[in-house]
Amino acid sequence: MTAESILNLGEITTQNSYRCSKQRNLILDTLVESKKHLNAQELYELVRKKRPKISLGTVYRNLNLLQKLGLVNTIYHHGKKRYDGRLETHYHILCVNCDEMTDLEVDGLSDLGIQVDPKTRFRILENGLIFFGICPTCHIEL
Amino acid sequence: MTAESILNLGEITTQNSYRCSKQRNLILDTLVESKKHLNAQELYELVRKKRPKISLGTVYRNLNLLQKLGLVNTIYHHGKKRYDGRLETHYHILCVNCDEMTDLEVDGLSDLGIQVDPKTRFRILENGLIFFGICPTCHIEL
DNA sequence: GTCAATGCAAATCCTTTGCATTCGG
DNA sequence: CCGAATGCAAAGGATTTGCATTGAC
Repeated sequence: MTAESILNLGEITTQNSYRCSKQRNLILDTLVESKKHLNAQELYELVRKKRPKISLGTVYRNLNLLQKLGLVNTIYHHGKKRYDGRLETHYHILCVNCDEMTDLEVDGLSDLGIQVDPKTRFRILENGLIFFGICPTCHIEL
Repeated sequence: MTAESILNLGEITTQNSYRCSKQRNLILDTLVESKKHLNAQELYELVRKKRPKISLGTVYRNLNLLQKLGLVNTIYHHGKKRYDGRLETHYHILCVNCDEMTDLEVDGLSDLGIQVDPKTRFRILENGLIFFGICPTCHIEL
């Protein structure tokens, strides 16, 4: 998995005349492997364990570039950016109790655009859908 | 409509032992009448036309309170807060060309929670759905 | 060698907050 | 009158940016 993403990043950066720096590589790898929705600060703290001299600015700059290259997705959590290294279409749920954001696997929502399209004169490109609810863990605790 | 919202605000603030100040009133009224999704700065500039001494801090403080009282909704636009004085359930579309956010009237989406619920162990409370597309005006221009 | 990327710190943008004063009920 | 709300300015948090130096190709 690590090797894959390194390969992937190398190709894509070269194609776009960017470079595949150690930092950029590490940032992407760490995000993907975390399987979480980290903000820049959290990712910075993880990455720093392997490369203590890295700066927060570098993390921000790289996340912006990786987003532009389509290698990570940005999601907002209370108006703050978080990053998602998972690229397949999926949705998120925010637990209103513990505030954790989790991936949600749902079929049959990919035609949302189709549902909407005929009713408006908008050309729908994609949708951002976030659910608010109570996660299984908090169910039990409440 | 103005009278309505004043009445409404008066009742609700009293019930919650808040007060119905001239500023609070004006802020709510101006937002509702604009029928737009304004950010605090934009609303501040509108409100200042009628009450030049009002401060931006007051606009922020009141928007937060009005949100808590359920009289306005907060929506995020590129991670920044915008406020919506329309309270009925509706969705928004963000035009990726002109960046305008517009209300979207769609039936048959209110059962989104029901679609999702059986597939997960989450208890869905509500959803935040935003569409990204191209608005009729930009269609023509492109 | 060239130009992109880094580390660092300062700057920016949006939003919140502290405080003395004013106003609503 | 009492406590909530205001205006003002300063502070706060997240993100971006300028610049000299380093590193990738």
